[in-house]
Amino acid sequence: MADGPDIARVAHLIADPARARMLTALMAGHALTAGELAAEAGVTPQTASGHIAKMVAGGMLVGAKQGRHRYLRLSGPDVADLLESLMELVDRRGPARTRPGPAEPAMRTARICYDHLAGSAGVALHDTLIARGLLDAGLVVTGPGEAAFTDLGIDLAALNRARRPTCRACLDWSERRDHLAGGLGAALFTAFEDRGWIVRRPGSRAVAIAAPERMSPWLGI
Amino acid sequence: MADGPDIARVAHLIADPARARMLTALMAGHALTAGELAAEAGVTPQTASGHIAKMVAGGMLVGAKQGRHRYLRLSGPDVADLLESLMELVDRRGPARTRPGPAEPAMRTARICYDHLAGSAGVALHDTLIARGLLDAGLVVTGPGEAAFTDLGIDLAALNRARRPTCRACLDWSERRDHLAGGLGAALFTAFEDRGWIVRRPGSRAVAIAAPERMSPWLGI
DNA sequence: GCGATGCTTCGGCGCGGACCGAACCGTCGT
DNA sequence: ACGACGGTTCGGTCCGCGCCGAAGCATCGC
Repeated sequence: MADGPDIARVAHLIADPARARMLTALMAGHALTAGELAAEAGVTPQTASGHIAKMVAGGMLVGAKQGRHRYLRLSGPDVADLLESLMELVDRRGPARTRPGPAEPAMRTARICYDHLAGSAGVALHDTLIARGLLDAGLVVTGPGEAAFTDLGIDLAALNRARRPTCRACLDWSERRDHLAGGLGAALFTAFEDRGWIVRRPGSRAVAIAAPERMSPWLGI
Repeated sequence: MADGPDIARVAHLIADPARARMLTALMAGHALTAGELAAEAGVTPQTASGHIAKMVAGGMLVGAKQGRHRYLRLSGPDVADLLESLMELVDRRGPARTRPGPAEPAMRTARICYDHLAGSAGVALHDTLIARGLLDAGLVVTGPGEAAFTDLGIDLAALNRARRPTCRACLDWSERRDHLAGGLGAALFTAFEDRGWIVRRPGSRAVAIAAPERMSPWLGI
């Protein structure tokens, strides 16, 4: 038999507080060095090194050596999805969970979820795309949508060829409503970021709207 | 700070092999007694009792006392979703994973994933619903779909009012293609089961097609 | 009432693993 | 060449927790 324990092995990798802190830090989508991960987790570099080795062996992290640094990132969107589901479940059922509330208002308005926009801005983007008819109710790209996304420099054909679904709804952690994930979600995020319309706050998953007048047609505000 | 360790707490519940076996057993959608879970996990009743207490406290399981038995089930579809994501990730990246192969052929053709149909039959259902135009490509119920589902005694309005998404694509574990989850996926499964067209194999997640001639319009075979 | 059955609590054993200090290896700067 | 710095490996300590045997409560059947 033994059909089970593999999922336990993966869960075990997330089950340690230090490793969990590293993984949530990597949810910001940036690669981090081993030392930064150690600081993020609040452990010494030796300890962090052991944790990292385990997560790489388990296929959750991939590392790239660059000079004397070693940059690490989540191995793919599926890992990020798993972590997001976990956060969602914790948020809904967590017993003594400290409500995010206004504690981190920046995280409520706009945050990055691995590689796409989340928070209330993410929900606004999702709703506006549908309201403007760029996506239909089932998150399928429409004719006008095709034109608008191509105009942003997004290669829809390439997205459709990829294994990753182009459009995926992702239930938002703070807003408890859908926002847009998937390949298109990621492509839109990088398009906005490349143009400087939104910028990441360093050392956090929060995102700032740098050019509200340019973003307004996309967020409906 | 301390933003992390909550997800570690939940992951820790899945990280133990015995608990993981219990959870996968409950993925069949049936409530099981504490003793059955102990047998499924391969541990003594006392040990199982401790595990169960932890998982109930953690909000993953809910229990209902009935006479001298205690029936336990997953606390909701979100827990099942989390477990399914975990299995998917394990399957894709798992190192020494024993391929399911023809070992359990019944599990390949039709199996239940918490409360809806999966396996190749689940994929066939998904594809046929779209091919017959009951769902569009974005998994939105069409006019003909509304009629057909209502004909099966499914209350679409109620599904749409529910918090749970009506249609959700779930990447299949064995087929690696989408099948239909969400409220409609669950409703279709119970409709087919109530009519006796499909039956669950006792003690397994496998499902048998009892009335192929009735299921054929739904599976396209 | 009685014993049988299902489940839980308690106590104690033993393994796994998280952690750090110290030492070691590579790479970058000067 | 040398030292500084990032990262890893090695040993040893210690706590957590998974496990079971035995005993304690409930509920069912007779």
